[in-house]
Amino acid sequence: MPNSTLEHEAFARKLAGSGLRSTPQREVVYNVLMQKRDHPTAEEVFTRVRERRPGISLATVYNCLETLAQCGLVRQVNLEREPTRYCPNLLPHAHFHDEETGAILDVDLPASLLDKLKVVLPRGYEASVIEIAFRGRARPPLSARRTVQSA
Amino acid sequence: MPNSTLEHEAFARKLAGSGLRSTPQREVVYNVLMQKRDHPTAEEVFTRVRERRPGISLATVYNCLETLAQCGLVRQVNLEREPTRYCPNLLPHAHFHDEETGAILDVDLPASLLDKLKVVLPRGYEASVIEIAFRGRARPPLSARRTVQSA
DNA sequence: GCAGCCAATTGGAATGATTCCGGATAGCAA
DNA sequence: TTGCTATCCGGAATCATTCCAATTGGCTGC
Repeated sequence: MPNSTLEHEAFARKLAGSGLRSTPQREVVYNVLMQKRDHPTAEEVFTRVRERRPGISLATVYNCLETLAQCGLVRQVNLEREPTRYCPNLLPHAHFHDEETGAILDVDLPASLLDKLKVVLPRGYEASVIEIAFRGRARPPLSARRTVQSA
Repeated sequence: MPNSTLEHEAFARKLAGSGLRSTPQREVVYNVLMQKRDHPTAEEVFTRVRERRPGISLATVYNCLETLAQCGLVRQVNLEREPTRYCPNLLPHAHFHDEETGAILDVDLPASLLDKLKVVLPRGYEASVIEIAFRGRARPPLSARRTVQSA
């Protein structure tokens, strides 16, 4: 099962790789992100985490998210001027931002496309990160709709 | 000469096209952006504009920038969590963000590449805007360097 | 040319996401 | 245990940006 939640062990190892500790708070924050991968904001993560760990503070949630981003377990997603969102999908992907609903969709990027992208950079410019965001409307085909149409 | 500053006339016409007026403040803000196309922040635009128009307020600069973005004369550029920057380059292009210097470089995007990008979207998703940002280091080849190397 | 009207401008206050700070805790090491 | 450092915490501070209410400016029709 790809992209499944890391075991405690693997989680701790990943953090240790950056000289960081695994803590209950960090683990809960990570699990919350993995459970509902809808690109929540820090505030949203906070309310979800509090259900499992009522004592946790917002500052800690920010710290944990920052820490997880540092060691590469999650990705920060900045769209427009909106609050930062968090994404545990580590595969190379772009984001589609639905202007109507605000929903964010991960869009897989083939390696071939990434290669073509790097080529547009002038000589001497080397990118360690490429961020791609689409903005527009989603008009899913009928076959993909789950909602019942009014008769 | 492509991309040259618009004449008052053309400037006013472009604004009028969105039902907006040309005002001295808007014109100065626009001219400042055209004169030094280094992706300044609103605050930077403010200090530059004040040299020509000491009375202008920061609120007005924000308003003007917003207005110019609305009618398509400039583009807002959001990188990471930094303050919004403004760019009068209307051709389709990406941005390269130098991690060391903070400098931002416009990178032209061939239409063919944009076509390939749109293809990665699932059926029913239509993007009106595609934003691409590279982050990394610039290591210009010697032949392109202007600074004198120490002997 | 003048009254009326709406857009634009302005300074200052408010907002809101995020960071900072100083002290309390907790887990590991000796 | 004692100490040491990383982590956590609540609250204050930051800072880009937006909001607001009041003024100004520029047309439109008379």
